[in-house]
Amino acid sequence: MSNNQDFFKRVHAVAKQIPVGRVTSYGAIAKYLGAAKSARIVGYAMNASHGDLSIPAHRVVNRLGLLSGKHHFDGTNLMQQLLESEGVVVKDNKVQNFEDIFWNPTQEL
DNA sequence: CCCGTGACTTCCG
DNA sequence: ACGGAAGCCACGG
Repeated sequence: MSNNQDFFKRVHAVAKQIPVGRVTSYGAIAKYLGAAKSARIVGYAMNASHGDLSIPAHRVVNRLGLLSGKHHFDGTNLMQQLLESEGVVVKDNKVQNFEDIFWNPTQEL
C-alpha cells in the first residue's frame, strides 16, 4: 500500500468534486485528507494532475485566494480566464468573495 | 543516500 | 502590520 500514491489520487478526486463556481485551498484539501501539514504536497499533486483535463486545478488556490498556480498554466492569465468563465470573479490574481465561494471539503463533503 | 526545489502554511521578530 | 525564516512531505538528480 503506497499511501503516497493514494495521496495524489485523493487530491485529484477531491479536486474533481469541487463544484463549478467554487474554489478551495491546498490546505483545506490537505486537512481533509488528514495531512494538514502536507499542503505543499497538494500543490505538487496538482502539478501531476496538470495532465488530467478532468481535474479543475484552476479552482484550487492558496489560503488567501491568490492564484499562486497561475504561473504553471499554459498562458499567464489562463487560470483567471477559466475561473471567470465559471462565474468566479478574479481581480489582480486574487479571487473576489473568496470566503463566500470557498468550498470546504471537510465541511461540505 | 544526500541535496535542492516546490501550485503552502504558520510562527517569530 | 509586515517581512523573513522554518516546517512540512514528496520527488528528481
